[in-house]
Amino acid sequence: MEAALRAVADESRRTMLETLADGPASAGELAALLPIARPGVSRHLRVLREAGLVDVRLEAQRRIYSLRPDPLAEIDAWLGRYRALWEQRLDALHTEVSRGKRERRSTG
Amino acid sequence: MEAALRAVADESRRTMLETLADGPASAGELAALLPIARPGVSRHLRVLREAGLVDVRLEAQRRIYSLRPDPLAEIDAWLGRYRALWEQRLDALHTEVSRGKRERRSTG
DNA sequence: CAGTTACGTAACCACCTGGTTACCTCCAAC
DNA sequence: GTTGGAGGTAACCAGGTGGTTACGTAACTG
Repeated sequence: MEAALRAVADESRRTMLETLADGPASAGELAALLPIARPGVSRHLRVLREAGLVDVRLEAQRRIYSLRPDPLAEIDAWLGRYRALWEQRLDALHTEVSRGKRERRSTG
Repeated sequence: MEAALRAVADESRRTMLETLADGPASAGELAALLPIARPGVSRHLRVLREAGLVDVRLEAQRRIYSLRPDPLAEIDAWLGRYRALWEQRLDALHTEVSRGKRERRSTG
């Protein structure tokens, strides 16, 4: 999870993940989103790969990247230890509207 | 949120936060948890302060730190964009389990 | 007032990061 | 087999990070 946290701490990489959340994309498509040169993009993608946040598959000479949310789920689980701390504060504002419309399987 | 993500990407700082989740603690108490010297701890605390993750109050010559979960809630909100991606996977897993997993397949 | 405790800051150093340009391989098209 | 497009790697560099030792400062203690 350490690697995933470091990975998503970078805004360029978060931009990539956000795009990949809408579906797979090639390295070139991801590069087009960013104001940096291709080798920089390549290295960002490597960081995401090594953090387990993306999967690659080859399609002719293109690399198609897709999101792998598992490490994000780990971060979410880590946040779980603190969730009560801000939820009790939110509860003061609006009782139940915020987050848990789907029931929590960890609690139920 | 960027600052908070960078802050929690460090294991020492996560250890501090974990301790503070149980209640306020002095800088010295937090330093005792870590294998590094006090000035290093001081700087970690500064990072946490600047990320808005902790509050300080003075008590005689002690600095009492307490957790401020708001930036963690921001991270949680950011994760919300991706939550469905792993929850649907968990849903599938649950379905398969409740169906009685007649087939064994890789869980990773 | 001098001494101790608690904790921060300053200066320094090694390593990591994130950008660049130059170069390489791989695949498709001709 | 040569060309061109896609994309990764190598080498390099500036700036950030995280540790250290040395020092400064505020508050309690004698």
